[in-house]
Amino acid sequence: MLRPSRQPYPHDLAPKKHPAQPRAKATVRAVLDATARILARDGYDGVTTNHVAEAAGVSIGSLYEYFPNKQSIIAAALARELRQIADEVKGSMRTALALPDQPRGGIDHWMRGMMASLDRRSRLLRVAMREVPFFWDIPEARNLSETLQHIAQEGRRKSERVLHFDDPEADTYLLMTMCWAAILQTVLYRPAHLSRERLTRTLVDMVTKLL
Amino acid sequence: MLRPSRQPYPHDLAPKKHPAQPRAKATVRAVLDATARILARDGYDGVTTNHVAEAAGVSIGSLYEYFPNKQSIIAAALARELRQIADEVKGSMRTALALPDQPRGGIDHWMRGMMASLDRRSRLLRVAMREVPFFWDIPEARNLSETLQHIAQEGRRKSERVLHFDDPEADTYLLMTMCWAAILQTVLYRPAHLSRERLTRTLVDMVTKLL
DNA sequence: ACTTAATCCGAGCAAATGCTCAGGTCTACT
DNA sequence: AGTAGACCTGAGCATTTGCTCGGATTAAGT
Repeated sequence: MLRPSRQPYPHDLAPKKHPAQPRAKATVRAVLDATARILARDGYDGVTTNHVAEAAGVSIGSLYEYFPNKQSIIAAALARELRQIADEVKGSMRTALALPDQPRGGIDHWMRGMMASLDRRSRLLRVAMREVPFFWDIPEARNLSETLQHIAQEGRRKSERVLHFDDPEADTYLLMTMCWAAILQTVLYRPAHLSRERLTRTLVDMVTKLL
Repeated sequence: MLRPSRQPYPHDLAPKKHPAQPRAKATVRAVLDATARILARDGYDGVTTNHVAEAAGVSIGSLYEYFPNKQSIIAAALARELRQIADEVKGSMRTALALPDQPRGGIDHWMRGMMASLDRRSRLLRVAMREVPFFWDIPEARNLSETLQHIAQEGRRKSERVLHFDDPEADTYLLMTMCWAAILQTVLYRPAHLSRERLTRTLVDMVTKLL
């Protein structure tokens, strides 16, 4: 495989040029769609530029009109998906806070919202997090973690609940991390022993008990 | 890059031949050492067979005397490390159960043991879990998860504690998963906000409170 | 109509990399 | 000493793949 440099990962993940005309926008969209599809189906090494171009129905030359290299194509495809997840998670937090039966009902609603959002993209996310070497260099990936933290902190303040330990901020961070990790674990890696429903209920129980 | 088949990942991760003579054992050891070193330093794509052979001080031909392909070399190197981690974690569980001040003291000791074991290999593990596509096809990787579960279940029984929810088995699984995930998160991905010590204490607090 | 820029095309180059193979060297055993 | 087999060597093949580049085509502006 041709590597552009000796550096392990390129920091050149940004697109190259903005598509101006509608024709060009359609091209870029087709490329990102194809990339996401191939990535989910064939894994990281299954993504070759020629293959992507063919699947998108455009020529190789067109890819490199808008992206400086292969990594930036994959990064753009993932970034788009991650932005959607962040929006969906924010949305379910908003409705969760408006619910009666706080905090239990809110937590329940939010958990299910997050799981649904991840579940819809489980194959893609699994590959992204397990195989894409520069995944955490994608700004949207870092953002998602931060966003989750912000939402959690905000939720804690609004619901006027505190964990029963020392530092509410650190406790919330940790609890959020743990919940997120548990959800990822079950949604992405599908353990045989534990059903989705059972996980959700237990998780809600735990968090409620700790609040 | 030459891929042996269209299948996403090879199940051909097993070594090919056992080294019989001491000279050969040294060769294999040198190969595994070099592989782990390069993997940790340069990432998955930095591992090339020629490079590994050179770094190990043996010729390419010798690699393929004992391993059928590149993946099996990486798998063997990681398997060796994972076996050590499993042993260390088991060890710290044994001493943890012998401690006074249960369950708090035991949990504290065990947590610290796990973190130390992971910390010693953090770079390698980070690459392994983030980039190696067949990581979870390595039997030792699956085993480690199972081992953790077994140890946790055993610890729960021995300490005669139960979580306060429905099904002790599922609750323990979930709690173990969450703790493990939180530890991995902090050891491997080094969040700036939260110190190692603070995480450990809070984690022990939480688990103690839930028991 | 003319110009300029945006967009698209795709054959093919340059480089990397997994792995083979024909033959050499060392060890164990009779 | 002789032999079988374990072990090692490394030049080079076969293949893959990221990406360039010269030029065609289409759209926008005047």
